Amino acid sequence: MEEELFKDAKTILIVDDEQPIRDILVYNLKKEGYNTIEASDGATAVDIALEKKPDLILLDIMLPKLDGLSVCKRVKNSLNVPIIMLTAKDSEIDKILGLELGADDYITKPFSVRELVARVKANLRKVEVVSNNQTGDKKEDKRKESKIVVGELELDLDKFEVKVRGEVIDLTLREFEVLKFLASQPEQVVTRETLLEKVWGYEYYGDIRTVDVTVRRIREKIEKDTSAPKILITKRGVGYYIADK
Amino acid sequence: MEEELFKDAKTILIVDDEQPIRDILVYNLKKEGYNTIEASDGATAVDIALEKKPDLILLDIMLPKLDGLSVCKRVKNSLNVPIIMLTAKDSEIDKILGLELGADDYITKPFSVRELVARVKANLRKVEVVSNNQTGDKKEDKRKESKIVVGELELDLDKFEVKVRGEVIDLTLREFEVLKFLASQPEQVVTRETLLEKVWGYEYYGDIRTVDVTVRRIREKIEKDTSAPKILITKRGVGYYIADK
DNA sequence: TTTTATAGTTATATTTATATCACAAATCTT
DNA sequence: AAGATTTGTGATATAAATATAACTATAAAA
Repeated sequence: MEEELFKDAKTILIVDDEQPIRDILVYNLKKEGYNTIEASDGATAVDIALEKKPDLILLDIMLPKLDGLSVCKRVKNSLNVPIIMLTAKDSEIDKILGLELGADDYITKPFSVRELVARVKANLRKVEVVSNNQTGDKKEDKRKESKIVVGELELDLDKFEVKVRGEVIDLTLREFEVLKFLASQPEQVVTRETLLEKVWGYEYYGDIRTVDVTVRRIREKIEKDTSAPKILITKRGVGYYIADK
Repeated sequence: MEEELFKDAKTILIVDDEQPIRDILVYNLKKEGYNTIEASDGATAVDIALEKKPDLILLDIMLPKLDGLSVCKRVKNSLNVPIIMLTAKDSEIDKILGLELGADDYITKPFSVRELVARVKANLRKVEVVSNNQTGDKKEDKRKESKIVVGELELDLDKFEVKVRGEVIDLTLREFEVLKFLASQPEQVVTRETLLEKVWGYEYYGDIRTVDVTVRRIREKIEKDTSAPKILITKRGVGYYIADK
């Protein structure tokens, strides 16, 4: 890989388990004049990062061996390198922001190459600026709403806990995420496709009926009468929504 | 989500010399609501692409007359259309990326149909994102008009809900779409043919009187006196329209 | 390891929407 | 007014969408 490292070019470490994605990133970043190194799993990524000390890291969250969040934490622990997280699901964004990982930026898939390159440049620039003026960059307020209350529903996003009519209900993670997505925009009808993309992730190629089944399981837990749902409602021909009252 | 508002379907050009493969692709993409055109050799593919300007191209590498790589290059030269390369061998991947073809994505055979469809969607979406950002990278500019108000009618496009004189009316999806189409251009008389094309879809071969029946069912729900409609009016010999009042 | 929980898939049942048709009513033409 | 044309209406068969149940694979826990 050492064959054509440009002299002054910045080096970017690309971490993703999917070869096509890596290829596209490599191709486009090279075209922009950057050097690239690749890793396809989390453990390797940490090793390479510590050894090669890249100028920036593009880091997918879903990784074999060691997930992106852990990689981020470990690397940030010993290196001061900008990290841009790549994520396919909305629910992962919360993790990036919620846990204090120190990730500098994130970008959701599918991303346009143009946008990604722009972010890379911006983050590299930030480093230069910071190293020039040591004024501790003001931390952005990443406090997010930690509770959602809609009608008889009450979601505690920190505790991953749901209450219906005051009573604690035990949902699985997947069920919780679906309910959360719907409850965060009550009365808004959401298609199965949107749910698949936002909750399961755009890289998920599963059956769309999976959504129905998950909805049914949620209903069994939160509705009094499953055959006449009052909270999680079907909009026939479109999708599902949470009733406001 | 926006997947099939008024069915202005995207067109996909499928280029492969093997008929069975084309058939499978056509069948599945049609099922997803896309239009398809086919080409079985490279030279034809270029011609068709330039003439029909498809929204996306699925392009096999191994082709008679003109190979996929050359097709890609030529098309990209004059059109800004996403191209997904289909390849049977890993070794071909290098070619796709190595040459400056500008292919957007590739997928190796044998591929799952689900995955391919998902890739198609993702790549089409990417285009939309980019063309939205073309302006000035406005954040949530996609806030579309979510309400239509005409006279006593009130359509909430997010909730798929209709109110008449303040009261919520329960419409089926088909009824809602007809009403929405009419209400989005009040006082404008719309022919049955136009409604069939825009709401039912241009590929619909059904009876034109179907429109009448749907209109009638809408009237039953929104008009005080069905025999003297005040909202959804018939223009005899032409079609229907929504009175502005 | 065995056991248990979770999630995805598939097949079938059930519910709901809607296209079509036949005829009635209204409107237009001459 | 008679006939022709267009639109309205009710019934019904069919198609489509959704719910449900059962099964399977996989991951997590014990």
